[in-house]
Amino acid sequence: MAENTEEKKESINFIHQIIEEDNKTGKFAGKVHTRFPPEPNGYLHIGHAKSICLNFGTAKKYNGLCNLRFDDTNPTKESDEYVNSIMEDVKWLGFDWEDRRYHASDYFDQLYEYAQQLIKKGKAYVDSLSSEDFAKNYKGTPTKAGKNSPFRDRSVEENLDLFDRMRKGEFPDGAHVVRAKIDMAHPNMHMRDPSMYRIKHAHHHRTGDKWHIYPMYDFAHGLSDSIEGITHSLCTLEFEVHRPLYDWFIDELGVYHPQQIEFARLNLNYTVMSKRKLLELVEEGYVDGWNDPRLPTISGLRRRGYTPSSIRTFADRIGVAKRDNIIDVGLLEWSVREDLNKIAPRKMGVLRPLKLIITNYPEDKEELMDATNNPEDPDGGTRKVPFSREIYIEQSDFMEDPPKKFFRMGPGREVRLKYAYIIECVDFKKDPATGEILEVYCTYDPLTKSGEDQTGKKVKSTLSWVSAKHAYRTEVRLYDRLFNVEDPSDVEEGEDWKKNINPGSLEIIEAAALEPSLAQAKAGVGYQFERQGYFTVDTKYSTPDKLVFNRTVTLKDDWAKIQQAGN
RNA sequence: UGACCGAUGGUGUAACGGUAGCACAACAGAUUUUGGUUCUGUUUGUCAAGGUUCGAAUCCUUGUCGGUCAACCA
Repeated sequence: MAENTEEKKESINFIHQIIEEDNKTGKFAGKVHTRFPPEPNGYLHIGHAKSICLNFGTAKKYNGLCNLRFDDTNPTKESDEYVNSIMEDVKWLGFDWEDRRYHASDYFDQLYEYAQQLIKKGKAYVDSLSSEDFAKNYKGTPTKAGKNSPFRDRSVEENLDLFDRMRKGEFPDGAHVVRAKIDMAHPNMHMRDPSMYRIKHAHHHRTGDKWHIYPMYDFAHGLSDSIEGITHSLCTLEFEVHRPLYDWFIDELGVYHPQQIEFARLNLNYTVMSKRKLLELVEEGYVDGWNDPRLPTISGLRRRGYTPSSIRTFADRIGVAKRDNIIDVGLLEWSVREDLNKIAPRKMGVLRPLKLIITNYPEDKEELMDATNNPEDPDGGTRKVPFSREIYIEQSDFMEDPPKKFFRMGPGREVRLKYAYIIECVDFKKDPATGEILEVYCTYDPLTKSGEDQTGKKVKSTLSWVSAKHAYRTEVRLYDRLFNVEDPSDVEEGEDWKKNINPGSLEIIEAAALEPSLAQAKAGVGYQFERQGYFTVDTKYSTPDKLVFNRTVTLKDDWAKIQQAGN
């Protein structure tokens, strides 16, 4: 056998390389078990989608499992609302955690025991310094060593007693904290006696009022991975400096040791991704809720018309590495076009209608034209579209004085109406005051009917159209990027990043003219309005008698590029 | 003046000491009853300086630039 029969070796990311190496050496006995560990304190965004695809995708690729685990260690910020939205989003993206939905709060008893063990070992202590005092006078700075808390050498008995009374709720918030006893001079700030438990008299959305103390993320997270038997804990770069701490807890406790691997988080231009900024946009009303179609949230992308498949493709294309990156939002748009092009039913829709009257077409005549549902799908079939004397075309498809490169309609020009006839422009009506074109008059050539044309006539352009009297007049919403600049957060000291918001990011068209069949459009389906873009039924503002359409993304537009180049 | 991480075309991402490849973008052309799709072609890159080697994007040294870290947040 020739071994070099074009066996293209698949290029794999550095995490999969590590996994394959581990599988070779038997480090985890060939097992791969990952997890997606969100905090239920906000909605998921496209950056989370990268992590979800990585974790679930990796498990699938290596015949392993992936858990969904909520890191719910801060009851004052977390809620079931977020738990539910996160589950909905993960499911919608196409992933399944089966029966492995866990919560860090499931492990609170175990974690409490672990903390007791560390205290008994002399590796943890109860500190009674206030957080401000500790930060200001003991923690030190990255370039300056810290110093020991005066409570650092409390006896094991006293520590255990205090910890127990913390648990029982005997102290007010902030009175004490449990710290790991590591090294106040450590060059890694996270190793300078980090806190493990704090007092919080707060109701937890799952454990109720059972606890008056809650573990810190840094204490809970790595140990939760350990408890779940995670082999490869994939997380973002900023946790790299936390890894020595997670390892310290695990090694001091002598428990199972997962391997943490850090990768660079996703950054997208022309948008913001931080939970804080997203929250600000939502709460201050700059956008229409967490699922505003302009937001990079999963729910926003869903409402906008993005498909799960397109987001998975996107995650695949951007890759996984350790260097900082800013992905061009154009790649996300490419991903959804690529998907929708293959599956979206074609329709005709005129966004900004301009009436066109075919003067030699009988007043009361109507024809049903055969239209292809999807040229990319041989089995897609055809449909009938009504045609009549008065139709709408796109305003931008007519120019009174067209330049040479403009192929569409103009005085004296001939174009084809898709699925119908070749027409010639004989006249037009203009508002003398505004210069606005009001109506266009044409004649048609009956011998050029689509599918029956024997004339051999050639035209440079084909226009989409909608019969005026049959049109489904309804609302269409056009979206543009939410920000005018690539990096909205990059503002001068004291300036508000929200000044970069694009005031034209939402354009509402009250009465577009759509092909009548669109009145029966179904939610969740992406339609292509030919020569315009992909549109989907909005799930928030549509009513049975008035559907509202969202534009997911425009089609690629070479003419727009030519126009721009001309300016 | 601390610790850790990173640096490959415009943007991402491969190449694991042996011809710098792929995707997106851009540009040119072909096809097209969507200025869409598809197809063909083209342009553009190893942060810098030394060193090791027959041979360096890859190994070593130094430098430069960028990121992360000082919550009783995650």
